[in-house]
This record gives sequence, C-alpha cells and structure tokens, in this order.
Amino acid sequence: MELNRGSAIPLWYQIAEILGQEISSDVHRAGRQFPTESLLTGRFGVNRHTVRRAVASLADQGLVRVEKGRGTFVEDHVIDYRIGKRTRFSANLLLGDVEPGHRLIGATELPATETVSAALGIARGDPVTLLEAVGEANGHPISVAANYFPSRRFPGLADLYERVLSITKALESYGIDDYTRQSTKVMTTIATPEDTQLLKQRKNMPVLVVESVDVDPDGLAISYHVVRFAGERVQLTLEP
Amino acid sequence: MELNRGSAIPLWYQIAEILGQEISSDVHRAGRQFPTESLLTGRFGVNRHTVRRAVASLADQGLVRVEKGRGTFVEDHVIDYRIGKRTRFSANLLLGDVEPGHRLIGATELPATETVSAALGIARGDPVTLLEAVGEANGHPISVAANYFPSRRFPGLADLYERVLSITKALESYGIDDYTRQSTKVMTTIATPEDTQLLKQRKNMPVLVVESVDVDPDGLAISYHVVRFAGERVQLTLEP
DNA sequence: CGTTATTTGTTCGTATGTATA
DNA sequence: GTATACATACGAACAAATAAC
Repeated sequence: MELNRGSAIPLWYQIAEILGQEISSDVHRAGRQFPTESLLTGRFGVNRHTVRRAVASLADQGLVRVEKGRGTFVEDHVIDYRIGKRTRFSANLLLGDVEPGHRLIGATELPATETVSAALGIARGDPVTLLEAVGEANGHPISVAANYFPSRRFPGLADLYERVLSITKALESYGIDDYTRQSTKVMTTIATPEDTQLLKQRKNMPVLVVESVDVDPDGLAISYHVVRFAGERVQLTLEP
Repeated sequence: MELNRGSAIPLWYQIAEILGQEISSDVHRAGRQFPTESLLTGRFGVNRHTVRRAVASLADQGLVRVEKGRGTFVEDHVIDYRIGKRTRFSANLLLGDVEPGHRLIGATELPATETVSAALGIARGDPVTLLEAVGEANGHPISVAANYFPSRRFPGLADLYERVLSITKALESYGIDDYTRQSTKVMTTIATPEDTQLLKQRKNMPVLVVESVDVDPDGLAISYHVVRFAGERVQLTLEP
C-alpha cells in the first residue's frame, strides 16, 4: 500500500482509497476515533491539506464523520441489502462481502391475527406457523424477522425448518420450488426494547421495518414477513 | 350507521368498520384519546367484550394504540407513498385521498461533491443545481427533498422551476419528456434538528431517507434526489 | 405521600346459532 | 337426526396500570 507520486491519480485519492480499504477491513473499528490529521500527515509524508482532502472524501462517502474540535470518527458499517422480486436472505448478503447467518429464536403455531390473515389470504384465526429469526452479517445481528406461513398448507413446517435451517429448502418439501415477492412495504420506527436487545443496538435507535408477502407461481400467498433491520447498519437497495 | 344484529357479519366487525371509517374521516383526531370501552358499549348497546373485540381489530390494523390504565389512542395517519420506475411526487400522493403540495425552500448552484458527481455521472466540482423543497400532504409536511441536476445540461433550471413549480414541466423545456427511476436506496436515521423543524416532528423521531437517481430514455442521469420522510407519517410501498 | 376513580386486561360462566362428522 | 366443535355474544368479577386529588 504505497503512494505513487508520479501517477495521474491524485495523491489525496490514493490516500482515500487506502484508508477506505482499511475501514472496510476493520483496521479502524466502527465508532472509534479515526487517526488525526497530524498522525496521517506523518504516516503518508504529505501536506496536511492533502490528508484533509482525502478525509473529506471519506466523510462524503459516509465512511467517517468529522467533528470540529473533537476529531474524526469511523461510521458504523452499512450493509447493502437488496430487495427485489426474488429476495432471499442468504443469497442476498452473499452478493456483498459479508458472511450471512441465521439464528432461530422461536418456532410456534398460533391463530392468525387480522393483519396476518389478510396478508396470507386466509381466515382470521386459521393456524399459522411463526418462525422468528435473527439475521446476522459477519457475526453481527442486523435483522429480526417474523415469518408467517399458513399451517394448513405447510403442516409440520416448524420441525422441518429446524432440520434443514432454510426456508427455501423447507418449502421445497411441499412442492414449492419457486416463489416471488408480491408486495413490499417499508416503514421506520424507534427500536422497541426487544429490538434493542436482539439487534444489540444502542437505545432509541431507528429500525427499518419491511413488510412483505411472497407468492407461489399461481399467485397464492405462501408467506408474510415482518423484518426489522438495525437502521444504523443497513441500507436497502431496491432493484428495478 | 346502524348495527344489523340479524346479519351474518359479526357485531364486533360491524363496529370495527364504523369506527375505522370515523378514524379515516377524522371524527377521532390523530393522537387524541379514543372513546373508552364504557362509552362505546353505551353507544352501540353491546357487551364490553364485543367492543373490545372491535377495538382489538382496530389496534391490529394499526389505527389505534391501546394502553392499559390510560386508554385507547388514535394513531397518526400514515401516508402510503408508492415507489416505482415512474415515481412522481404529486401523481403519487393523488392516488391516495391526500392533497399534495410543494414548498420550495431553496434554489442554488454549487459544485458537485463526491457523492453527487458519482450519482450523476459528471466530474467532481461540475456545477449542479440544487432544488430544496418540502413536500406536504393535506397541509402537513411529510418530506424534505434535495434534488440535484447537472447545471451544464439544464442551464437556468432554478429560475424555470420557480415559474412552473414542477420538475416534470421544467424538464420538458429541455426536451426531456420522459424519465425513469434508475436506482433507489432506502435508509433510516434519527431526525436532525433541521429535519425536526421542517417536518414539524417531535424530537428524536426517525426519518426514512430515500436516495434515487432518475435517468432519461438513453440511460443518462438527469437528477439525483435525497428525500427525507417523516418516519411516523409515511410508509413506502415498493411497486413490483 | 397515600387514596380513589378511571380505564384496560383477564378469567370465569352462560347461551345461541352454525357448520361438520 | 344426533353429537360435536366452534364462533359469537352477553354477564360478572377481579387484577393491574394510570391519573387526579
């Protein structure tokens, strides 16, 4: 990682690239203080203005936050979560350079509430299987998901899921080899105490709430999802 | 609005429908206390359980919020904002029964920052026109938008906009008769003091941040938008 | 501060109509 | 037709949280 002084690429840009890389690879830990301008001028052997230009670029990219009189701080990493017609959790995150993971925190059967029954197109009170899971990226929790399935159509889904640990695979056992996203709604609220605990957020941080319905090729609803993302760690990208 | 006791439709459901209608038509104002169970049993001449069933349905639909020992409260109305390939602000809101409006709060020309130039596919420092506006629905502010346009391609856009008060119309003068959404990103943060003031939010409420790029039929970027929605008043619905 | 009234939450029991086996 | 199950509706009582005094 050496600077190339002869090149057509500006010095400040090369420095910004190096520092950006270091932030991505956690050399500078999120939330912690970033090296001061004076430290960086020493390290790269350039003028303070050159370093400032590089840091300004990082700030503009949202990688760091500069506070007059206090210092520069590394922003929390933001994970890019793509939402489209064929959203799958793990497949999704693998597109970035993050290691995805699930942790099942509950599998129950209960009668459908108004909202759930309406979303799934079943009668209120019909039994639904609720799979609750925490989604992780690089070992950090980023989402709490409530996934509802009509139990009449998928009997024993909870047990099956606990064995294969994949919704897509579990559904294959019922002959569902393909499903698509029918509707998606995005909201935001302040994290509940439960969110705060599960997502290891600080108090009073915002959460992104995504409500969606998946349908089979015949247009029949097969699942209703309410996913709550840690707002400070996730960015949704909507696929055209 | 009378109850039909003989009908196949349950009493509690009829009551929920009536009360839901009243909430939509602002008979019960948002944020204010909803009639108590005892008042409603009196009004409808039914058992308290029947009223509770109806109110539970309203709560499940998100129309009211029930607090033990305090009472039931009408939730803030949520505006459904559709996002798709052809998102237009006013056209969008007119689909609901809300009266849309704009208020321009600033029109300036400035050099493109890193993010803006990258989004618009121009060189950093190239002049861009920034139109800042507050979006309103039914007279209440729901969004603060920063709209960036490449000034070289649209010279005099700011003045033109102030005359026609419509981005779509202003762009027509430059021969742009159609544009589509190229990319959309959704994030959330806590409102800044400026957000709080412009959106008339309470302090520390979340905002939904939508970043998007519009392109002309040739795929050339014509605008970059950063819109900040009052989180408690807006729900985004993503069109498939 | 404690007391009291208000309001919602919960749990008994009872009766009735409807659909299903 | 009978038995069973289920949802609806009503009645009464008590528990728990809150607000007002």
